[in-house]
Amino acid sequence: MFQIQTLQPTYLPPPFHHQRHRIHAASRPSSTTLAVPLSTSNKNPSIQSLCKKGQLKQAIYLLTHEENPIQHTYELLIRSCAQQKNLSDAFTVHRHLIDNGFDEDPFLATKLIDMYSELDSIQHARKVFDEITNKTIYVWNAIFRSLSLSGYGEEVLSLYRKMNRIGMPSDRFTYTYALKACVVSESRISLLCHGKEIHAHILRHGYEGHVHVMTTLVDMYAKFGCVENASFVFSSMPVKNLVSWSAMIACFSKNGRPFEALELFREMMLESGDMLPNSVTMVSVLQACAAVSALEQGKLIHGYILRNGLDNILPVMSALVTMYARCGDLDLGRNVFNQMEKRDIVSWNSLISSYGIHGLGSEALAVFQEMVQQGMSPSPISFVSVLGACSHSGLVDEGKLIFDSMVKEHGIHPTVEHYACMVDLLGRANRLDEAAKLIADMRDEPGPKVWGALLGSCRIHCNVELAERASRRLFELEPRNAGNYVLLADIYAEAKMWDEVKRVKKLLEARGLQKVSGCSWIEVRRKIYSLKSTDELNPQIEQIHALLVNLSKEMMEKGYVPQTKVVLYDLDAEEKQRIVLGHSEKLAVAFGLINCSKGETIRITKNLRLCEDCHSFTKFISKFANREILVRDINRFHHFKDGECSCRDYW
DNA sequence: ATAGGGTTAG
Repeated sequence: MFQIQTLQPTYLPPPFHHQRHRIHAASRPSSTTLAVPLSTSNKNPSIQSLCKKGQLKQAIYLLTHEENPIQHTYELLIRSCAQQKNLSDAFTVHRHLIDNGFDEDPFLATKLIDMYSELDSIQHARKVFDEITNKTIYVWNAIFRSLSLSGYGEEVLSLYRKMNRIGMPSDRFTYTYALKACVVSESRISLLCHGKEIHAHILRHGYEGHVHVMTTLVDMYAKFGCVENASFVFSSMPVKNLVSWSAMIACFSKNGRPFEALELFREMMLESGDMLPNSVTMVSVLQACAAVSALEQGKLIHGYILRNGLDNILPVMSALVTMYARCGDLDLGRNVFNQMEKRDIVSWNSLISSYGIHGLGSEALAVFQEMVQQGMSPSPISFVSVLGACSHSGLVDEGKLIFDSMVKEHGIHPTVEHYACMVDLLGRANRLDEAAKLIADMRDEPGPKVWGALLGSCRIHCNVELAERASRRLFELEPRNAGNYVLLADIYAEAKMWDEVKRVKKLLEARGLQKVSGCSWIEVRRKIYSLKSTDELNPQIEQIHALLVNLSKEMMEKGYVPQTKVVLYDLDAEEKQRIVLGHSEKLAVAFGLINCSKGETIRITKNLRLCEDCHSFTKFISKFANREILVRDINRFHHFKDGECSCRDYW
């Protein structure tokens, strides 16, 4: 897997004109240095100044005429080669250094390792490391750093074990690099157990108070999704700084726990007045606001960003665009995008997917075209965004054209994720056979995302046969994802195959899994209220239920028919009606009607896909109560107005 | 003697 290559002969520098004796730097007679004091002091500054000016070739020319190059000269040249990204010059300097007896200089070895690493030539870095006998801790750490940056996590860990075996003590840097190595590995096996082992070493050697080491540890657990471990380490830290807090906030944000991210941010602002959040902190906080649709909180953060001059930082601005769009305010997101002085691919992708989740497929396509016209090369994520947008708006032919253009026009090979988008696009449009054929024709192994997209489409169009095929694969690939079992049970329930429903439910129980319960939430005056169908905590719950019962009665007179096929129990019609009326989204609608002022759009977010009954119920309400209602489900937005929904019943 | 580290957008 990891191979060390020797120097490529084509890159080898030509032989030197003046072959010199190999003299060890330390054993060089001092008289030699004294004999040419002028030449040394004249030439060294000039090599130095040439390096500074970026005139590497001239500097190397001077080097070949240099009588007594010193360590510092090589240091400057090495740095210059790295900056100029010039590998063949790097070889020249390296060779020269060896010929002058500096090949056992550990200081220069670390510099060489760093240089080769920056030149994307990890094999040569490794060769320097292997060949130096005097491996100081700096040399070890340098190769760890380089290997980690190139993604060779396992190689780092194997060297780390070797280092421990030979009794070379680690220092604080070793620990941070070794921890990083656990999360950068390209192989699919989890190196979490190694991370835990290093955690133990850190404690054993008394680094539990070291803020850098401990923050890296928090981040290591965060990257593995071990939120509890990360949180435990974080709270055990005697000293925390802004980076530690930011790492923990990012941990909550990235692992689907946005409320805790926001809570920790609040705590940070309260506890430590001297710590001012920076752009990195802001990005994680904005993601959390986006996840929970905390529009008002997001606006406050936006204000902070403007006041503190963070509004020229691209990651912050892209996160703002996404935050506004995901909080339901596409226009504010567009404004932020328009005001950006510079845009990178991520900014464009943010805008494209913003249009996508609002169901504005043609607009997303237009932005994509505009971006390409401006000379910006689309990234793989651009295609995920634009294909997703096509999917939500049913733009099947447009999506297929884009998919074909990936390789043909942009040289980007579709990944499993892109196939998942296409399966979703075709499947939603009830072209399930085409979707199945696309999967069959895939060169890579279709992963859970692809089969999941197919199963989701089978749910929409109630295709039992294909659903069974998809779920069989899914149960193998991700046996612990409860959502797949529920989808299959839904499909059986709709087909009234009650025995099969029972069988799937038993399977779910046998594996110790639970259906994710529906939850909806709504922001009222900067506070977020979440509602669950089983929730008796809301003080207004009786008022809410009463309102819903009345509304449904009145609406049924006007033609609303409860869609009870989503209920997974074989119950009588009335019981089923009672169950669907308790869905969390309807509770949130009622809560919004009670607590939001007239004319204000009611904005609701929920953790699952909108069920058909809630969809038709909310359409009715929007007309009946003359209210605009904006609902974000797990996939997209539904904008209800005058009895219609922006998704045109295609979701 | 010298040198090096942790959090970030779709």
